[in-house]
Amino acid sequence: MDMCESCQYNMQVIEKIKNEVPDNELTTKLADMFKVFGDNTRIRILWTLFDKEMCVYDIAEKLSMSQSAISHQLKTLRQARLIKSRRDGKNAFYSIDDDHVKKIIEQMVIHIEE
Amino acid sequence: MDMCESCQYNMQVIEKIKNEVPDNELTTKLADMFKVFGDNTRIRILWTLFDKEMCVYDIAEKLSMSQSAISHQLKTLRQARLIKSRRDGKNAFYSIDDDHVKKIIEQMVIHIEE
DNA sequence: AATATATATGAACACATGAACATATGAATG
DNA sequence: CATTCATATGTTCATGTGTTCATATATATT
Repeated sequence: MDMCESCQYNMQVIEKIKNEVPDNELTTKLADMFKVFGDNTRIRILWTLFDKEMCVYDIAEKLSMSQSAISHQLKTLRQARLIKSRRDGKNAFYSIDDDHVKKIIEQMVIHIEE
Repeated sequence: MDMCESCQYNMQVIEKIKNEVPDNELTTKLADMFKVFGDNTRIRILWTLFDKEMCVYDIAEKLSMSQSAISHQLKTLRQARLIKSRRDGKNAFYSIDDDHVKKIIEQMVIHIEE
């Protein structure tokens, strides 16, 4: 059976996932990255940014939260390199920085909904 | 282009992920599930169980941690339905309860390693 | 029944985390 | 350069989390 590009990637990773528990360095990185996704506000911000870039104020309004709370979470997401920002005059526009973000959330949605 | 089964799943989910931020119920469930993966010990336990079931004592020894710490984390993983347990005499054997667990971690490994 | 072994659980503690609030920074505009 | 608007940041506080320690439960063995 032919595999699409995405699944060929998976096969490479499955090789890595065999048998031995990897060193703490990788598992810690993994856990830390999962932690970034492990917050309702951050998930909602990422979802908001799936289809378009947005400025801080608009994200805050859309999610009915304070500008400060959103800004703090944007910082966390940016440090994890999940989103990137660009200044345009007074505004800072944020957008998804990584193609995998959607896939990661997708995979979890699939898990949840079964 | 033909898509494999896994990617057809993804397409269904992408439909869901369009435009609107979903209600808090789904995003909260998502965040809570990510939280379960967001701990180094739990990631290492899951990894340990990828290829075979194991009893509590052996997991603890393999990860060089106390039986109590492992048992507590096993409870968390079991409550999230990521693993299941079976008793055999004095031992409790744990194993992965969900096909998605590996895929979810795979996807994150892919993200980390790029 | 008494004991040994494997696992589970409850309480306590240290630490991490997220939001609110106040304030600072940066950019545009008068 | 003072003001305004948008965003960022530092601090504080309440809450959540993971481990340890002590103890309880469960099963097997004698």
